[in-house]
Amino acid sequence: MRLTTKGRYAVTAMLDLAIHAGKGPVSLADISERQGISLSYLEQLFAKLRRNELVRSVRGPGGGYQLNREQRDINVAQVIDAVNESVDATGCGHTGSCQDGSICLTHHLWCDLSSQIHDFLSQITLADLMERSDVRSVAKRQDREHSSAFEDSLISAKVTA
Amino acid sequence: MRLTTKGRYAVTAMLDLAIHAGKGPVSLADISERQGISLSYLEQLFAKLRRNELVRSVRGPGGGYQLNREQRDINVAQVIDAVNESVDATGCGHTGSCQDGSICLTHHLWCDLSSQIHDFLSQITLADLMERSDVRSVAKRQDREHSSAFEDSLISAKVTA
DNA sequence: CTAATAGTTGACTAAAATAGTCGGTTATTG
DNA sequence: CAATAACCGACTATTTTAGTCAACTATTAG
Ligand code: FES
Ligand code: FES
Repeated sequence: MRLTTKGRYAVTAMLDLAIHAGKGPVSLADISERQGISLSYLEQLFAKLRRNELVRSVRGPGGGYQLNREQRDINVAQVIDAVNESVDATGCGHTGSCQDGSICLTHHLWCDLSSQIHDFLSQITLADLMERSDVRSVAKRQDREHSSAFEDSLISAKVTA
Repeated sequence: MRLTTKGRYAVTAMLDLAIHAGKGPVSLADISERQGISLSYLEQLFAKLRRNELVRSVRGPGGGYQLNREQRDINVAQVIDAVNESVDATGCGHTGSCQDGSICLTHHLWCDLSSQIHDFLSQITLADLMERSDVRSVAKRQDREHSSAFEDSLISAKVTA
C-alpha cells in the first residue's frame, strides 16, 4: 500500500476545484499557485482524474477543469484510486499468493486493513470536506495570500486598457 | 505513509515467532525457510525489533529469538512502527507544515486517517492473530511443508548417534 | 579447547517508485 | 491571428525498497 504526496496532491487539488467551482472552470495554473504543486505534475494527475471521469476539461482561454459529478458523489477513496491505482495493503492484490503461489500467514490481516481504510475514505465526500471549519479557514488563507496576484492581473488589465 | 513488504515481513515473522514459541528460541534461518523471507533481510528487521524491545535474542548454537513480552501485549501497530518508523499518512509528520511552513488544505483529513489506521492496528495483538482459523491453517501447511527438513535433522541426529 | 552455530554490524547495490521536468501539439476564444 | 490552457510522451533526479556480502562476536556441544 502506498499513500504518498501523489494521492495527497490529487485530493488537495480536487478539493481546491470544489472550493473554487461556480465561477467557471479552474485552471491548473491557479491550483498550482494556490496549493504549491508543480504545474507539470498536476497535468499528469489530472490526466488520470479525467480518464476516471472525476473531472471534465474546457480548453482554450478561460478554460480549465470542473468536477464531473456532484460534490456529494465524489469521495476521497475514488480520487486516490484514480491516481494511485488502489489503496491495497496486501502484497498479493487480494489473490492470496504472495508466498510462491500460496497464501501467506498474514494475508487476511492485510485484507481486513485494506477494507478498513477503504471504508473510511469512501465515506468522506468532497462536500463533507468543504463543510469542515479547518478546511474553510485554510482555503480562506490561501485565497488571501494569492489575491495579490489576482489584483495584479486586474491592474495590468487596466494599464493595457 | 508506507506499508510495504518491510512491515508485512516484520508482522509475519513476529507471528511465526509467536506460533513456534515454547520450544526454545527460534532461529532466523527457520523463519526464513518457513516464511520465504531472505535471511539477511530478516537480520536487518530483527535488529530494529530488538532495539524496540519487542524481541530478545539468544546467541550461539540452539539460539535464536523470543518474544520479549506476552503475546497479548504486542500489537501489530508496534511491530510496523518498529521497522517502518511510523504509520503516518500526513506529509508533514503531524506538524501541519507541508505547504511551505503552513498547514495544507487536507492536513486534518490525513491526521484522521492516520489515527484510524493506528487504532485499528493497535487493537490487534499477536494473541488475537494466533486464534484466527485462517492463520492456524496456513501455519499448519507451512509446518507440513518444512517438516522434511525437520525430519532430516532427526534422521541425521539418529545416524550420528 | 575448539568447532559449529547463530546473532550483530556496517557497507554496499540493483531495481523500483516517486516526484518531478521539458518540449511540443491541439483546441478554443477574444 | 495570437494568447491561453489543456494534452501528450519521453526523459530524469532522488529516494526507498529489498536485498547482498563480509566480517565479527558470543555461546555451547562435544
Ligand atoms: S498478502 Fe495476500 S498472500 Fe500474502
Ligand atoms: S499533511 Fe500536514 S500540513 Fe499538509
